[in-house]
Amino acid sequence: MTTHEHICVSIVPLFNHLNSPDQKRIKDRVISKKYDKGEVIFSPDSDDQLTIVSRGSLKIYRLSENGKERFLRIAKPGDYDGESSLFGVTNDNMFAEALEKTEVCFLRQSDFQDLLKEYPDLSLKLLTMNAQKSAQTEIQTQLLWMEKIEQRLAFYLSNLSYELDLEVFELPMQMKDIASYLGTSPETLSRELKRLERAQIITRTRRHIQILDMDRLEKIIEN
Amino acid sequence: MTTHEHICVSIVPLFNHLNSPDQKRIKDRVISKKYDKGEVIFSPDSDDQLTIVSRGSLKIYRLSENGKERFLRIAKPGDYDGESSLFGVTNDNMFAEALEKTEVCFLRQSDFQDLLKEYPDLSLKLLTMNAQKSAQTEIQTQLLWMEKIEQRLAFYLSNLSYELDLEVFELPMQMKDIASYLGTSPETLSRELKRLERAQIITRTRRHIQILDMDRLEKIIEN
DNA sequence: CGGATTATTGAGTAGCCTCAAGATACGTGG
DNA sequence: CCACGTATCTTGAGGCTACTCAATAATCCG
Repeated sequence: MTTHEHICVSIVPLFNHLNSPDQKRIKDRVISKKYDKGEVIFSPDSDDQLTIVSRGSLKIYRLSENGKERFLRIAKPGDYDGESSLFGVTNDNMFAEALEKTEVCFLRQSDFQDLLKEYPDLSLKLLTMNAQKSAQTEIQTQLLWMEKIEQRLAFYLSNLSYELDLEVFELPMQMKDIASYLGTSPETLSRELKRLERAQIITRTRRHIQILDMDRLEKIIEN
Repeated sequence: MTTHEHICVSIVPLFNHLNSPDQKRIKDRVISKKYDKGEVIFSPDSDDQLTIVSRGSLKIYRLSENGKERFLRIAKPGDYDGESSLFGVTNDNMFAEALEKTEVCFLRQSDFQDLLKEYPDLSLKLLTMNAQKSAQTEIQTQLLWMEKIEQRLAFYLSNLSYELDLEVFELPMQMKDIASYLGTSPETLSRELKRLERAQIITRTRRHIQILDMDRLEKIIEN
């Protein structure tokens, strides 16, 4: 079954700007694998390789010193990870787990290095994508700098609304994962959401959120 | 005075691997400036440009929502910043300030873009340096995930010691900056240091630190 | 040497975590 | 498709960490 490898290379922003013969050369070096929900795609023990999501989604997280799961982000089709190990940075303690049936492509470190030399444009593309990725990381770091959980939640909701360009939306993950992402406990998250509801800043039914008063929500961010 | 521009390009890891004629071409596009202690080198209002430190040092920081200064890192000769704006990521709220008499080189965004196309090796070098830089960011993010300040401090000291390969060293910045870097207040930092001293894990005289018991220090990190 | 910044120490308080128990939702198999 | 078991979410109570404010001590720097 080489068809999956084809899909992978042609789908992914990192490669899809190349012409067909060039894509073909890359396909030859790529390995495609399928995972079921809950399976671990990579861990610190895994070999260093570039991991690209072609279908489904991954949860990327770390385990903190005391063993707690620290949610980092969700990787969707086209997203990748593991490129930093190419450049001498060890993947200290990153984990990836399938959130659903997911298809992933792997590219060996050395193969990837060869490709970068062969296709200089690839470097530029990678630089661009890295910049975007670190902008994402940036947002999470900004979250952590906020000492009050109320602020973090307001920032998170405001960001979601901005990205989706909607004032009504569904939370993209479970409360416990959002809590982990915000660096807090599910209990506190639950309470803070209640507080925003009581203050008539949002309404919520399960994961369904409506922002009633964006102005006040953004005032909370500024403390 | 074009001599400074020469120094800048030949000193900096990003360019110093190029041969002389190539370096010459870059020199022509580079602008060098000197700053005194306390002067602001760039702010969110500045034009997007690559900023390279050739002499002295910069303090890179953000202002948080509530107006507090959030220390990010010190940039030493050879370090650079502002490359992400090249790739569509806006430099939302980064500031740089000279910590001493400092010399800095600027390279316009468009010029840099041209250079990257002319010298593909530059992209690879930049990818490598970016990876190192994000490893640094990584360490700070790891810090912020630790909820106890005691843990953060232990991690910070342990890291310093590891990087310097010494158990006796000088803290590289003022207490207030360390506090900001660790995401805490100077008061708490002072108290936590005292605590480590009383527990005979470290000794301290001013900025001079000696680690007495690395084992216990690292146990603190794990909570 | 003297003014200004930075560091320490103390006291009081607010926010958030933990633990525990109950309620709700999810998903799996009969 | 419904029922049951399990995981997730909510709500409450209590305790502790680290923040703020304030005052003194120590340092830096011209």
